[in-house]
Amino acid sequence: MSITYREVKADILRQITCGKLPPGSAMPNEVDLAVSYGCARATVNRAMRELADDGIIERRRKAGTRVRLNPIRQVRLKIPIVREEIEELGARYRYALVHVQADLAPNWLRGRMALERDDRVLHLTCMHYADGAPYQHEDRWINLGALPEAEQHDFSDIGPNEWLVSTVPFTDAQNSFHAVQADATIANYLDCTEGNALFQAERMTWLEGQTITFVQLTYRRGHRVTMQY
Amino acid sequence: MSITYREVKADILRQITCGKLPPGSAMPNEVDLAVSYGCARATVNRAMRELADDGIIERRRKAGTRVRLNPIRQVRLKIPIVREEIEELGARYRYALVHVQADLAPNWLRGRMALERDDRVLHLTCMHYADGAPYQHEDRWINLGALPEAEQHDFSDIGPNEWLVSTVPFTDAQNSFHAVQADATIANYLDCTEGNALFQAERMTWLEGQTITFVQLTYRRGHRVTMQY
DNA sequence: TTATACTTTATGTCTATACCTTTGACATAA
DNA sequence: TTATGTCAAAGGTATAGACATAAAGTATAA
Repeated sequence: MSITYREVKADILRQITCGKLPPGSAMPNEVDLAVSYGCARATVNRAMRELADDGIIERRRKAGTRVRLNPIRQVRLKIPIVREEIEELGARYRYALVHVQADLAPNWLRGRMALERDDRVLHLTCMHYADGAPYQHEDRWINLGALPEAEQHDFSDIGPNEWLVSTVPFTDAQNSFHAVQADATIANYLDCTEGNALFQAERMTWLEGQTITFVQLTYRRGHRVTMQY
Repeated sequence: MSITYREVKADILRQITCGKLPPGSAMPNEVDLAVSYGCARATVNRAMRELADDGIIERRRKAGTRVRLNPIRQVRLKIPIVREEIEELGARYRYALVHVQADLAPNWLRGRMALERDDRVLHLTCMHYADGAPYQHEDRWINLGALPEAEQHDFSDIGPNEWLVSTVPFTDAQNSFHAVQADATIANYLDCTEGNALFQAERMTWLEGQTITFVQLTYRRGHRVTMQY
């Protein structure tokens, strides 16, 4: 068996980490590398493409390939479904629908979701528990103009998140993470003290330009989002 | 010109989003797809490989390819260097070294960094400003056993983060995000009120099994980390 | 001097073919 | 019934060769 693209990739990476290919240095072109590794250019190409994808090297046609000065450090962050997140912790998941109401979108939301004055939204408030203890508070708005069937749907057994991912096949999304201070309401739901620092995720999703949903997910005290690479 | 792997990918994605290929459904095999698109199998393979990589479909040898029931939603999160982060905001960057001290690792850190009883660490405290206003507080420990040259280095002009990325390649890193309440010291540095909720990132990096550095980055009030997909 | 066109070169991608590897399914033996 | 063995299907990857495309560099024209 001949050399694999994984071996080529690993070898190049080793040369970079051990300093043989310092940051900023130009690398041989694909043809030369293929000759020196004794493999086809496509094999080298795949190895190099993945390295470029990982932010380790930088490739430009005609100019060639060089090791990035400041390698782009990037991680893949999996956006989980709460139930799966809790079950992966080995805890029992429980869901509770706190409140549902369909109404005209409030002003602040109209702006964020780019809605018209008379657009209606479904406002849902839910709680997610891990082994009986509050885990996440979900405050969600669904654009009824884009997803009218949401109004008829019964969210008392499965959460809107799970319903949405299985109903609306694929969307664009924007996520953001930040810290908030617990107000009296949230403190009550999440069983913490008013003023506690809580981790909050906000997510807005679109389907072909149309805003589908906006959600604020507030986590229990001490929650961490962890990533490896 | 014949069909590209991008077109194949886009077409398959379109069929998934429009419901023609519902979640859980099996897809034709690569050979058949190649015939129907009138292209080589390698072209279909690349399109499918990327879709699998994006978490849209699931592939298994012999069993074939199917559309994932719950598509894995994932984002790429770029871990920026503070200076670049601030300059991309269009603000002027300023760095200040607050404190440096080399000493034995405190107990709590020994545990986290997996150090021995007599290992020494370099403790650095720095501030990063955007247009003169506090932006990020950096509290960093560098393992002097792994990186003795850090002790001699002068961090008064460039921050340890930038020095590290250009000096030590690393092989593994762990990142985590969470919310903290500002204590009196941090509140002072970040010009906020004690008790305010602040966004904090923690990062630990290793080089071939050896812990290099552990850092806590505390951001100014209201900081958000945003991701698209 | 400056703008434009051309040449060259490295990467990007496709084709067609081949062999490897994994694994579901079925058959067979204990 | 249960463990084990075998086969075949599907994806995984390698190869050689070809052409496409972007862009740095050079030559040429205004």
